[in-house]
Amino acid sequence: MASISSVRGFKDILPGETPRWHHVEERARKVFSSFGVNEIRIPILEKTELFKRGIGEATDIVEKEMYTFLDRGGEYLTLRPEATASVIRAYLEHHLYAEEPLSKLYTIGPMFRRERPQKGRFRQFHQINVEFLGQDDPRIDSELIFMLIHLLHTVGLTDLSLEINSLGCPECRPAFRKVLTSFLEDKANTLCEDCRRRLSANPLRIFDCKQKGCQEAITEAPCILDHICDECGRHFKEVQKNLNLLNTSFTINRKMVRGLDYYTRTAFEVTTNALGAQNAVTGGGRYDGLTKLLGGPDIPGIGFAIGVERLISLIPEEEAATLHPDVFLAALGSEARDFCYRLSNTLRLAGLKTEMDFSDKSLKSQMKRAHKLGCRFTLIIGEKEMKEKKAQLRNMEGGEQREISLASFSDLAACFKRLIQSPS
RNA sequence: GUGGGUGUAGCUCAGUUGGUAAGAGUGCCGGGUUGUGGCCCCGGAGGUCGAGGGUUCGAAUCCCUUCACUCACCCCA
Repeated sequence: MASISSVRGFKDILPGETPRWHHVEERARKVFSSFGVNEIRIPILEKTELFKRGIGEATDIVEKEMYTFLDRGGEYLTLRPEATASVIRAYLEHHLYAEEPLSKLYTIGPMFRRERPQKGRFRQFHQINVEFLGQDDPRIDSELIFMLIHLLHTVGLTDLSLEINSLGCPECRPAFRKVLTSFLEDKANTLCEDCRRRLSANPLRIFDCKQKGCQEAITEAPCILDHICDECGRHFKEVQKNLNLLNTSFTINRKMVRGLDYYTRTAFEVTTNALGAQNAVTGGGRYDGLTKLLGGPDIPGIGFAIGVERLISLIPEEEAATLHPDVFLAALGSEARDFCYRLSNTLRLAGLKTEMDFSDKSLKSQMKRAHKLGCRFTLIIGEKEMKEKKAQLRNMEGGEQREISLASFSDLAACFKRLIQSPS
């Protein structure tokens, strides 16, 4: 029988990697609690309609990357390709906007997009999502970005660059779009095939294209920053002022546009050069029209998504500590093994990380095992020790060994706790 | 969806113009110490050379097909 492998683009997170995941998630939760951001847990499956409306019918995600299927009830369901639409859905469905003027929410979990996998891109990947809903004060934007940068520093990242831009609003973007389209139409023959298609579908996206001809066409193209309305311009200036106030350095990337339809005004991205072609660790922006689009009242919002796999691949090795057992019990003879079997599980109840070997192996091989596991102490109990109610306690770091009395289990647990806490 | 690269031991890889080369290192198990880890030495287990077909007296090696992995494009976290 051929063995079954995992689904393409779906990765196992192995025991050697989970400490890094814990590290990231724990730090994130701690930072969020300082900033008053509360966790919300949302389903992985939603009605397909939610993403079609929320993300945009014409986006690549909706057009060709969603895992969608027909449920037995005759309804189309989709494995979520992103979290924001779901969070907004929950926010509206449970009327959270009626409870507080500002809801600060985070969620951590898997997303699904059926893309071709490559470095830093998977079909199931994980995101840390944060959404601030209820207000459009530019101080909200800057605080969210400030928190994001703080979080990235906290998990150990350096050498990041923050880029921001403003994408305008429904008042000013359509006008800019016309200006841009008419400018690019003259250069259509220098654009790549994809961008010629974008010309009518979503001309802003041409800014993202890496093709030479398109890049050249874009360098002289009008910038959205020069065409946003006064209100958007003031908002963007305030965001910058506040970032400076919070000592958060940034660069303005006049060509940054984001791929999802719902973004308005502030857009931002954090990139690194250590990730290959998929260099965005995190990205986000304001989406003031989204709640209305999803059938709710008109409530402004802003959020970001961190790619956890990409983030973890950037964490320095030493940040992810591995867990070594405190003590290994090496038993010789069946009587000693029974004794150690009871003792090991008693010590564990007392909170000591304890290991032993059940097979009838030589002391030498048990010692090797203890060493391999990185145990700090080994307690050696053989037939002789059982008779004399004593045991050999060996410190695996220095190798010194002494005899201790096999008193009650609780005494032993207390003894080990003292030893473990003492500096080596 | 499109292109490039790679598939040999658990892992990292070597295999000379097709001709006793199925190999190394590492890891695993055991021994050198009848009850003591690390360093060293010795031994052992482990592979239908991704799969299928073809050429040939003979294929890990050449050809075709297929699958997987990987990188890049598209797009995004």
